[in-house]
Amino acid sequence: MVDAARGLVEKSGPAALTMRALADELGIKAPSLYKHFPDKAAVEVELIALGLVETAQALEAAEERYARSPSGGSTLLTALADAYRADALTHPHLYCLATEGPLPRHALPEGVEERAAMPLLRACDFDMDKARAVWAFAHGMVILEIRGRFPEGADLTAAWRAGIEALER
Amino acid sequence: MVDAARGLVEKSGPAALTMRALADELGIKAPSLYKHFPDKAAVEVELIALGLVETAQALEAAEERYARSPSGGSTLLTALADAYRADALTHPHLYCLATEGPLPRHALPEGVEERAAMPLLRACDFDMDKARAVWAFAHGMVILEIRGRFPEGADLTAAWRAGIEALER
DNA sequence: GTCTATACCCGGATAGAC
DNA sequence: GTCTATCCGGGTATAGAC
Repeated sequence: MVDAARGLVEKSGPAALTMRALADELGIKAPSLYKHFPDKAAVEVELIALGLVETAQALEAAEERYARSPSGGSTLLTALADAYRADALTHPHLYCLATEGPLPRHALPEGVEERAAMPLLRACDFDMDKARAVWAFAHGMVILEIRGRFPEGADLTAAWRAGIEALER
Repeated sequence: MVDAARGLVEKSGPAALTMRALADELGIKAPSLYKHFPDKAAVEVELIALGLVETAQALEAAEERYARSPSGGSTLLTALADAYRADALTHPHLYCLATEGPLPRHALPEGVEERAAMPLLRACDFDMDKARAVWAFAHGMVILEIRGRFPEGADLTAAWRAGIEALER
């Protein structure tokens, strides 16, 4: 059920997530959905949570990979940045749904937000200012890329490198 | 006319900009608007252009102020960052309208996009990677702040400082 | 849990008179 | 350039039968 909603969002963007469309996807009628969710917001909350968890998993995996083999020349922060970018770009619409708009913090499963933040905090030795700066940079890069804001043919990989290298110190 | 639209957006967000609401604001009926604009998208384009120009002006002003008195201890990039943040936060909804969603580049007045980018490019000596990294950082900080994504009571000024100082080198 | 039927609201946009 | 009258589509959500 949430899977279908996720599919809709990923395929056609957050705006395509309507109760009718979701019902169609499931082969049922829209009113039936209200036996499973109180309202549409509840569906969105599920998706936002899902997006956060996936981000967390992507970062945790990168962390672990790096711990096993602190790969040549690269740094942990770079590994996290690469993972963040790759994850976001594999489902840009879900990323937008989960990161744009204010967080429904009270409705989210306990600890998801923190879990998604932990890998970066660890990589920054809990220097909060640094962590927030890196986070803002990464989110900015991703969102500007997704929205097609950078000029045609800009070398974004180089920009990522420049940013992370600078912020690393 | 565009002023009224801007007022609507700033007061209640981009979603509040409807042809009916805009007409109300002007004391006319909705259909009359179509004598002035072909459709709603045209109104939005005007607002996006307006937002970009204002950003450009804010940055240019900061640039000039700095040129006149290269203020004690601070740097040009810091001055631009401060101006960017202040400008965005004085009309957050307009900022979102202008920076979220893909740019209607073809419909925009010639050169606006470039003009908004120039101060930063100059400050970065046209090191494009650096400029893009700074841009992403600044946009990320602003949008995360507007959306209430940072934890309650986070010291964002410190995060700005940390980011800009690092990216400056 | 599913259906049909429907209420309700709101949006963009057009036709045609004045 | 403004109006009235409308069309049309789309959304969320509820009532009540099966």
